[in-house]
Amino acid sequence: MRANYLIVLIGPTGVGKTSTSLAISNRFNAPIISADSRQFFKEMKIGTAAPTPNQLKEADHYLVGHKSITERYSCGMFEMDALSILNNIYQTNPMAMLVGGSMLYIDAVCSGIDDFPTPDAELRESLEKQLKEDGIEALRAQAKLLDPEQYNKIDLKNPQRVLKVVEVCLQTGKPYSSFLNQQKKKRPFTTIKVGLNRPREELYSQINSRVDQMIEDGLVDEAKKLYPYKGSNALKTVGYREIFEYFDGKITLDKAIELIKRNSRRYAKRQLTWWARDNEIKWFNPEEQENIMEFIETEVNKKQSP
RNA sequence: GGUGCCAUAGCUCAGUUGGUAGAGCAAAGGACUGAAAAUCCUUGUGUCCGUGGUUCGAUUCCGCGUGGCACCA
Repeated sequence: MRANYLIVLIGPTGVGKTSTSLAISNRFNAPIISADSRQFFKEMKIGTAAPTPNQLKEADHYLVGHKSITERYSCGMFEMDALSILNNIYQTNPMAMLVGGSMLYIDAVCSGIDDFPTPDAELRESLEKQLKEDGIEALRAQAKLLDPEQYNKIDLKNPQRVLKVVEVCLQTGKPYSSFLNQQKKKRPFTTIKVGLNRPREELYSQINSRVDQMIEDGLVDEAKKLYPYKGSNALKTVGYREIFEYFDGKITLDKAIELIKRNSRRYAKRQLTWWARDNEIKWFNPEEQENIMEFIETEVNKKQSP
């Protein structure tokens, strides 16, 4: 049986994944699947630094702008979409690439994620209301009752975590922990993980100037069109939230820009924290393109002839 | 040129009636199973401008120097 490969290209926001991905794609004839939880949405092009039409022409791309912000999308759905696309690609081509910055989504494709029911919108809403009115204490008490095992594991100060446990328990009648299986899923492909990073200072100044570029490219106009949907999950995102605050008169535009920069920097830091524990990743500076190519080639050869 | 004010964390500043110092922001570290560009936790990083003096002891008081700001010429 022929081996299939998935080149996984990751790195913090603004490090330069897109251009590196095009080079790798061309070199190894590997179609690109985006793993960017905000570039999925077709209305959010500028604020997510989505690949331009020209860049999209340079290689085959999947899962970029394939959803609307009015639709609900989750990392479980992404896992299924990505796997089915990969399955198609591997019919004719042993190489594919996963590129993005959404940590959980990438892990879902590489090692799988346990099956949870899709959340019920009404239940979510009522739990959110409860959280707002009665505070996190009330939800905590429910979580403790419904799933004591999970209650002991989660961060009790984090409302999203507590709410999720209660939600799953109420929706299914079974404890949240019963859905956890902790096992890595078997995948019909070998992953080659390439991480991109640069010195922190350099990364930050790149992030800052990319935000300025977004403003120049018309982020404010893009956000204006999306303002009516500002409650949607997709738009709870760096780059849009801050502009919405400006529209609401809460802050000045300059302040909004400053906050977008800061929040992007913090996001980059969170990404790096997540990946720090993944020792399958081989890290490179994006400038060392030839080294990256060599590394991928070696890995392919190594894994082909054990 | 003269007079006055200021000089403390990356930034804006507080403070020590003389016993080597603390806020906000920025930043750093961490967690993470369908909201994940989300959500949450932890942390003060310092030649207190330089130099001489007084003092057991000076970032603090005094002199001088340097830099900045303001006003007067």
